[in-house]
Amino acid sequence: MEETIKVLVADDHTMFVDGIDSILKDEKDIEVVGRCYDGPSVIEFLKKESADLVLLDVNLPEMNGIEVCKIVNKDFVGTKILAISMFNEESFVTEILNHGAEGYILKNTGREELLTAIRTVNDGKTYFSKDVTQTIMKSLMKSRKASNSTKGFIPKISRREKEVLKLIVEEFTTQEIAKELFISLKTVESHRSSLLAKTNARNTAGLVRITMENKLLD
Amino acid sequence: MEETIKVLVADDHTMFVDGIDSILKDEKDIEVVGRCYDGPSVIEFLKKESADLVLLDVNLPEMNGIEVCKIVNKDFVGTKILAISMFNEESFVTEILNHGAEGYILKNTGREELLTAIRTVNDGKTYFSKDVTQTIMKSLMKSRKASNSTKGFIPKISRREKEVLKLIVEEFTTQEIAKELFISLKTVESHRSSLLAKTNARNTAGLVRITMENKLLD
DNA sequence: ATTTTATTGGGGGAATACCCCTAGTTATAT
DNA sequence: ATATAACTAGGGGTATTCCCCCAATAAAAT
Repeated sequence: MEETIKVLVADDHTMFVDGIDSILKDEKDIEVVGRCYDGPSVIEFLKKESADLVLLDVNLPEMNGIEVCKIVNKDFVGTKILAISMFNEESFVTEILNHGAEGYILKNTGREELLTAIRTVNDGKTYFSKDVTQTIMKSLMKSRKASNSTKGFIPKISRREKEVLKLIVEEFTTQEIAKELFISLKTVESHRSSLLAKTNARNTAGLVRITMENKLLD
Repeated sequence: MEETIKVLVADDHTMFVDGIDSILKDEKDIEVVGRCYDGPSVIEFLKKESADLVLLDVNLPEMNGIEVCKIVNKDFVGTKILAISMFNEESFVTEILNHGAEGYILKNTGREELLTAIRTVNDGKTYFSKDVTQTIMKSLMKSRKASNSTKGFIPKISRREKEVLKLIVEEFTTQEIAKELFISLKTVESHRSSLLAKTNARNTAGLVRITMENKLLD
């Protein structure tokens, strides 16, 4: 390949974009064709001009990296995605890779590794930082464990149950909940049982803890 | 001031350091004298060479920015601190400012603002990004509200009460707690009342919620 | 030295939560 | 169309929590 790799940099941190810029400008085979500071801008840019590769921050304002990734993969087939993030977090890594990113590197990646990553992904291969590879391995191990062990998994909580649960957490008693929701005391008790069963809690204390830990009310 | 400002850059994200470097190298009055990728290195560097200003990432590995800030202020009086972070989080901002940082800027700060911040802090003044100023204001408002209103304030929970509380959150019943701690059922009930009173909760559900919200068990 | 707080424990009772069972009606999904 | 899940509700009983009252001893703070 004698042509230059056209790179679009998408990150809301100005300094960061400047840093990448200064690294890439010395490379003859790489050309930064644009800079975006939020998700929608990436899409707008690609509608007008083409790019071979998007250096995409996972955490973008307006529209996050995962959303951007989906759209780019659907509407701009020729454009590859190299995800880039501060965080070596399992959830980020797995999600964006499942949505079509070809590589994932961390922001503490050095100059040489960045260049390698860009060239590798542009060649149609995948590239992960060493740390990221480890994270991916870990998450694979976990998902096997989690599917085997019962703990951690919480069945879907219905709309009505969620209403009851919200009031429980707000210190309403069963009687008060019944009045608030215009239903029988027995019905509320019924919902409470279901909640205990679904969360695998022994009592209200556990129910509330699990609710908070798993953010069931969001 | 005709002398150059000697800047030490401390951030574990290589690209970031490169970015800052490339911005500062064009400035005649600013010279990057060192780069550090973790907390202890900053201290080591300052023991050997001097610096006028440390561009210090709040979230550093090994030893975080706040710790570094404390030490620099105590042992290297001539060296100013300009804190720099991804996050415009109240807790970070207030804490590092309370430990002697002269300025706080975000990583989405542009080239011009970075230069202004460095020169301002080097002149012995303080510098905050616009967004950071707002955050500081908000936190001041909050602290007034919190101290005025009764809600939110939780009296100190004793050692024994904390033990009981921990077991409550772990779904132990009063009987089980009594056995676990080798005390009477009545004593546990007594502790439970105190906990409800101190947290101002109506029942166990509220007690657990407040415990989690305020991280009373940490 | 004296007050306050923590820790311990009790009697008795009312309110609440939890458990077992069943069961009709209504959405929702396959 | 026909399961599947959700929402509703009851009877009856036990377990647990929460409330009032009280009080001794030990530790910590003023």
